[in-house]
Amino acid sequence: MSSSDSDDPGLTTITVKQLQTVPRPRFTQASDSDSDDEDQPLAQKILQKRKAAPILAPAKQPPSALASDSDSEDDKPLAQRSRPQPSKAVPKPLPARRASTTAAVAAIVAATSDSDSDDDVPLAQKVKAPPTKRPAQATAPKRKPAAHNDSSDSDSDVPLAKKVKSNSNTPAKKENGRVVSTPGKSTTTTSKAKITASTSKATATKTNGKVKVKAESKKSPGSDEMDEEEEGEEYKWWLEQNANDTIKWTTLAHNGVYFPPEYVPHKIPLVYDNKEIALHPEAEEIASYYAQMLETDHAKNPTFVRNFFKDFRAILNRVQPGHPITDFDKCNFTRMYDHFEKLREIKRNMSKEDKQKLKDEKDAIKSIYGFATLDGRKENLGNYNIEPPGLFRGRGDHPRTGCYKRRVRPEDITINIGPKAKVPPPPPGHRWKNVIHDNKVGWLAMWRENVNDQFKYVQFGATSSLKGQSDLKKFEKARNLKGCVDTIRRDYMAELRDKSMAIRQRATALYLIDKLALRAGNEKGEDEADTVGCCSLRYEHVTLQPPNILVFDFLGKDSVRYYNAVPVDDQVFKNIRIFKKPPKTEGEELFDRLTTTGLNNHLKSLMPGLSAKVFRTYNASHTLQEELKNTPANGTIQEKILAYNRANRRVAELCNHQRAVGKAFGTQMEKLQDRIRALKYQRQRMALQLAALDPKYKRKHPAFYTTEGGEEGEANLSPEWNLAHERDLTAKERVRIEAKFEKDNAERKARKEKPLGKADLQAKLNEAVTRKEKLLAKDKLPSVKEFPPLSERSGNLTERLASGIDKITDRIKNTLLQIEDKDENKTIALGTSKLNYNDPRITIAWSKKHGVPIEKSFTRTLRDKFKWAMDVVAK
DNA sequence: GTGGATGACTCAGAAAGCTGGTT
DNA sequence: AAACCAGCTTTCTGAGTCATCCA
Repeated sequence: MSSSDSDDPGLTTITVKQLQTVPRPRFTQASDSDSDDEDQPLAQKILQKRKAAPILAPAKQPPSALASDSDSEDDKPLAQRSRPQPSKAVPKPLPARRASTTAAVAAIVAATSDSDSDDDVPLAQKVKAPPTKRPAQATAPKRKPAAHNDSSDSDSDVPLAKKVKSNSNTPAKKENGRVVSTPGKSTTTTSKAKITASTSKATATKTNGKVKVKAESKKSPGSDEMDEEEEGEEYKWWLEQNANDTIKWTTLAHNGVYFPPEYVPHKIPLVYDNKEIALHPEAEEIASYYAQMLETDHAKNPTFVRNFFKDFRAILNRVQPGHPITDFDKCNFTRMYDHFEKLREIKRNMSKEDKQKLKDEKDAIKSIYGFATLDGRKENLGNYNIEPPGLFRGRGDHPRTGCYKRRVRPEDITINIGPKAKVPPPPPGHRWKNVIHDNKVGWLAMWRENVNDQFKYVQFGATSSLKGQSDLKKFEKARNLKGCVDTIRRDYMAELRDKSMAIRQRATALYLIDKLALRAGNEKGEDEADTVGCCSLRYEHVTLQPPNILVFDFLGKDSVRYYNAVPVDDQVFKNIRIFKKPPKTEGEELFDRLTTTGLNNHLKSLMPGLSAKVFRTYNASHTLQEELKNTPANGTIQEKILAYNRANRRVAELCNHQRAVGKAFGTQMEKLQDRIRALKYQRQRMALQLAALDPKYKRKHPAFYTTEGGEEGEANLSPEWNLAHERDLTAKERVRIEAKFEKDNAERKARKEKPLGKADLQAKLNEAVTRKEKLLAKDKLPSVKEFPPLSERSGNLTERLASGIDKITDRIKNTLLQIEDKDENKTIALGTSKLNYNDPRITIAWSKKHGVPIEKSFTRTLRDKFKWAMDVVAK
């Protein structure tokens, strides 16, 4: 790697505009002074140690796939062993049917009869209709709130925490310094004053940008209208200097949010104690949510069932007093399940036209609700659909999993919009909870979900300038960290021996965050799943393995297991031993003197804007960059992509990004293995044939003639398998011949010709399969001469066979590689790191350098999201 | 200055949906 | 050539992080 500068697009601290003159990374300069591999980021080192063999081996030989994996582990030092099956602690739910989908299908099925009537209405209009059309919604909502909160029946639409605030009837008031106007009035005098003040400030900074592309100047700056469609020049926000990022917008207009369709009762009874019980629609709805999940792991989770049943009963008690349902085990949901299964089936088998229609409708909805106008530019939103009701699918052993997640109504929703923009009308008969004009936040609508009282937002999408800016900021911060990480590391290494326990803990935690890319680890409540990050690690999560190995085993975010045995600095090892000293015991915090706030406050003093998560971004991006240096400069595109994916995988491993092993993984793998066997069998037959023609060949390629040649040779071929395979081939051949015969005859019939008789078919079969079949019936393989893979007529048979064998050998190699790749990817999810941690500029620069089209590494959406990076690297 | 509550945003894996190659 | 399916992409929403406010 000679061209040092171009190798380093991602992690050097520079401003965007200076990009052409990339200074040498600071940490490489530092390398002279420091001992051994001090200059390498810790995470990098550990990764190399963990996975040393495959990645760093200079040899270009194809890794001997499966052989290397399991058996050889024992002689590796502990730290190099791959993690033992990092199984998820949580059972994976099977594909679940979603309420909204099936309801939609039901609606379609129901509507098919009268659907013709409004065919001439333009789509967009049709789409707007639903809110108006919904009969149930026009009247005041009858449905009572979440059953899990028994006390909330009375005024349930107001989340408890907010009640005090929102009860006020004053036309406009300040909430936390935020301007608020009551629904109905879109602007108020107070808010106007406030907004204009901030507006002028913001426009001042923006106009400095100057580079701002035409689109902006086309319209009057204050216009909040949504009508202008500017597809022309796009807005390159990254060319502007962005002084103020606390102001998120100066004008903001949007059409509000889209509500899921109302529940359509199906009137299928619940079978309770073998008797049918007709359910009130409200009870039926929640029962249906459960029924649809019957075949998932959720439905087998006791907490889930308990929570669901409690909420189900609460609703029953209210709407259907005197019902007999008391025992979950006597409930039989299968009839409902079957019903939804049927709907799914119908949806699957929908005609192409109907599917298209559905899609068009969805697109039309998106065209209305999927975009907002931000400072005069149309930008797309992330989520504009209000979450449909259902059962809360908490992950891991979330104590509230299975609770009824209530339908969100306009009365729950706060709209945030520009003061001059038209407030989107709530569905008829409804009102928004609130309308505010807060330009310091980026959301357009907000509500609180009833199960955990959490905030939910409608926000701009990942491709928007707003998100793009903060993305760029994030990666710039990681670059900044690169500039001072050496100092920070020296600091915390020294502090590992500090007299103060608090400082010692802080340094130790920071060491782990830096080295292992752990998350910060905030405290969590009783009513959440028990998962931890660095600061919240407990006694039992780390065990000591002298002399210096720490074994981590805990559930992290999303209850994903983190298991890792790592050699650490001696002082770190000592410290952990101290932190675990009795009387401390299981259940107690390892870092009892440390909080994430404390840690982050300290980090702020080391570098502006620094927080724990920045280390994760930095180490991930840096790992990517380093691993990409293993790209074979003269390799094919395919090989380079492989190298890229491998680097990507290293990052995912570092960050412990996991995924569930697919249901079909085992069978898919077996299929691939079979494919290899079939190829090897074919190769062996050809080799035998060739040996008969050219005895020298056998001496040159002994591996093809034995079952003991390892992966290269014909290992894992057995007489039994060969026989079964040959039978399979023969049976397929027979079917093929018979099918062709039928087809030919059908054609003849169509042409009014005389069809061929049975004798013709028999003759064909005799020629191709009958003899083989007879042999196989006697457990004998057909002799090689009866397996001529190549026509004798076409040239020199010896040569043809030899080249045919070579081709098969290549295919075997490729399949082997495919297996290896698949196996390595079994539990690793690459997407998250690509989307959130890898500085896109690294990938883009790599693409350019190696002549790999960017489409190979970035999908359409990724390219959209990272437009800023593509533009910047291009220069 | 500490510690808890609040709020807004990023990050996360599962599931749905799509696509393109195979049979 | 329709049906299938595996792998990839997108959508969905739950689960984190972290700044800020306030007592």
